[in-house]
Amino acid sequence: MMDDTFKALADPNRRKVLKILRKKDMHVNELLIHFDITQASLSHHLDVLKKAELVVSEKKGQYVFYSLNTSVFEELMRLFSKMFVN
Amino acid sequence: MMDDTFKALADPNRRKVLKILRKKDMHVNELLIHFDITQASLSHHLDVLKKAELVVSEKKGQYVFYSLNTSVFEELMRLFSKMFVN
DNA sequence: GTAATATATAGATGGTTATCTATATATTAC
DNA sequence: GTAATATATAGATAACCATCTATATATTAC
Repeated sequence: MMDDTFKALADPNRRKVLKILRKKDMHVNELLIHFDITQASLSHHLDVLKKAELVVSEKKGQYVFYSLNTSVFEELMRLFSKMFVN
Repeated sequence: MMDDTFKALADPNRRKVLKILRKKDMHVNELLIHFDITQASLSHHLDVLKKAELVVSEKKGQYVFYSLNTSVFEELMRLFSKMFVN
C-alpha cells in the first residue's frame, strides 16, 4: 500500500539499503558492514522494506539474501503519478 | 534536503495537500474543507511542505495562497535518481 | 549433539511527530 | 477603532518509530 512505501522511504538507512542492493544482492551481515547500527536494527529496517515490497528475501542455507524488488522503479513511478493524477 | 522531502511525503495528509494543489492554488481555509483536522494541524503540515520546498505560499490580502512548487516533479525525479545512482 | 554463526524477535527507551486547544497576529469591513 | 475573519504559533499529549540489549531459532561444522 502507498502509505507503507512512503514511510519506508522516509528513513535514510532504508534508502541506503536500497541504494546498496541496487549494485548486488547481499545477505544481512554483508549489508551490515555498511551501517553503524546493530544487526537487530538492520533486521528491523529490512522488515519494513519487505512489507513495503521494495525488497524481497530468499534464504540460501544459513544466509538470507535480500534483493531489490525488480519492479521497484516502476512501483515508485506508479506511486508518484498516482499521487498527482486525478 | 533529501531527508526533509521524503519525510514530508511520508504523511498521507500532506500527500493529499499536494494532490489538491495540483488542480489549483488555494488559501488555507479553502484547503481545510477537504480535511478532517483542525486549522492548526493543517497549518503545521503546510509548514512542513514549505520547508521541504514542495509548496510555496504567497499572501494576498487577508489570505495566504499555497501552490505547488513548479519544479516539484523534477525535484522528485531528481531525488529518486539520486537515490539509486552511484 | 555441541559449538559457532546467521538472522529474527521481544521488550525497553528516548526522540520525533501529528494532533489538539488556546492564543497571537494580521487584515478587512463597518 | 471594534468586530469579524484568516492564518500562525505555543504548549500539551499521545502515538509512533529507530534504536538498543537480550534472547530465540535455524543452519552448518566438527
